Formats: sequence, structure tokens, C-alpha cells
Amino acid sequence: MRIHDEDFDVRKIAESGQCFRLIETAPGVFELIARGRRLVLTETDGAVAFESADTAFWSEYFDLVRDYKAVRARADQNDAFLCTAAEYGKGIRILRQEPFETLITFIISQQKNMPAIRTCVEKLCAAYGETVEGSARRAFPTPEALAAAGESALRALGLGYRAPYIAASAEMAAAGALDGLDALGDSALEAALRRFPGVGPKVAHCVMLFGYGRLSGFPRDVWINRVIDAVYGGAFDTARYKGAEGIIQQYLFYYGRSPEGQRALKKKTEDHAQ
DNA sequence: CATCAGGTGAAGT
DNA sequence: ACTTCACCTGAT
Repeated sequence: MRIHDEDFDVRKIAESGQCFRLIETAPGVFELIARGRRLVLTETDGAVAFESADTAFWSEYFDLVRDYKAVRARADQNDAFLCTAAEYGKGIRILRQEPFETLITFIISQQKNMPAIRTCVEKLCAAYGETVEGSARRAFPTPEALAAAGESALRALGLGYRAPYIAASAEMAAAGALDGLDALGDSALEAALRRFPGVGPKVAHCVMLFGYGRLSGFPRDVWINRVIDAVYGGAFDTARYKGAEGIIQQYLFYYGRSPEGQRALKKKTEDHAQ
């Protein structure tokens, strides 16, 4: 399968911080372990190619049916920062990841940078995940496997104070706490996710968005808050982008974290100081 | 070597 | 309801 679409950029997706198991193994070659499978994606001349018989599966995973161009077109033309961000982040898509994996990886993500998150997640998979055909890497562990591992073994992997959160959340998931959440409305889903230890507002929105495809999710992390403080006077009106909040968040986040975006933020802050 | 990193929960005002 | 603080450890 070969996709030539300005709204599908594997590298940007890998750098976007929503998925920690999509890794560039050689220039232009990316290996993804997702839902117990391995997929190799190669990028050449602005097109992405991958080999898989199960195109329906990956179509859902990469959210291929959604019209991202139409979302970008919704950006307020008077909002220069967002317009720049949407253009800069063009190619990002919202992946539909496994809810349990999303839950645990974003509990891990707190107070960690992206390389550190990847290291921890790979260690966790290597220790407790099933083998994956064709790859040296392992699948993300099941709730049962992590629950059986226990807090002290997780702490020994370097997870620090997150170990009890992960152990308890895995136990809850193994007991069925994630079952049937798909049927819930957005706010009920958010409330259900908040019951897992180590899950606050930020992680809950990440899981809603990246694990359940709920585009009303708008995770507020330090980068988004920096953008909102510097550019929007401390309050960003998500209501204008109803049904696409999470995509808008990704554009703001990806651009805000980039060197170009940081220069723009610095300039805004200096302008305000005058 | 010190600081920081894609937060959360508990305790304090 | 809002503010402050401790928390593990790898990356820079």
C-alpha cells in the first residue's frame, strides 16, 4: 500500500508525542509495533509505503478516512499562530491506539521527556510483552501481565513513583475496568478514565484522544499551556473547533514545541512585556 | 554535576 | 476552589 497524501507524514506522527512505539530505524524507515503487530513504513518522495494484507486494520489505526485538510481549513484566518501551526503540522494524524497501552504509556509520560518515555516503554514491553512475529521488539503487555508483575518489579524497571500507579491501573484493567468504555459518551469516558490511579486531566484527555479516537480530547500539557499563555492571553476557545479539538491541539503542540514555534512564542512574550 | 522533563495526588491555604 | 509540594529517574 502506498499513500501519497500531504496529510500523512510518518515522521511528524512519530515526533508528535502521541505514540512511543513508532521508531525510525534507518533514514526514512519506521518500525511500528501496535496491537501485537509489526508494521514497517518507508517514506520516499513525500509518500508512505507499507506492506500489509490487512489494509482495513491499518486504515482504522491511521485514521485514513478522516479529512484533515477540511479540519485545517477550519482554522480561524485571523489566528495567525494557528494557521502557521496547522501548515507546519500538516501530515499529523490521530492514531487509534490500544486503550490499555495508551493509558499506561501516558501514566509513564508524566515528568519525562520523549526519549525517556520510549526507553521506559520498550523496557516494559521487553520484560512483559508477547513476542511479535518478524521483530526483535515485543508487544505492549496485557493488563494481566502487568498486574502479575507487581509494583516492586515495575519499580525495578526504573518507573519510579509511577510504579504503584501502573500496577494498580493494570489490576483495575485486568478486572475489567476498561471494558465497555467505548459505549460511553465523552464526559462519562473521561470520568471513567480519571478513576485509574495516576490519571489526571491531562492523561485522561490523551487516552480519550489517542486511545478512543475522541476528538473532543484536548490534552493541556506544559507546551500547550505555554502556547495559550503567550499567544492567547491564557485562554484558548476550543468551542470554535467542536469535533476537531484534538487535531487542533496537535497542531498547536507540534508547532509550539518546534524551534520555529519557540521563536514565535518568545517574540510574543517579549511583545507582551512592552 | 545540576537541572529539567508532555503530571498527579495529597496537604495546605 | 485554588496553591504548593513531593515524587523516581533518564536525558541533556
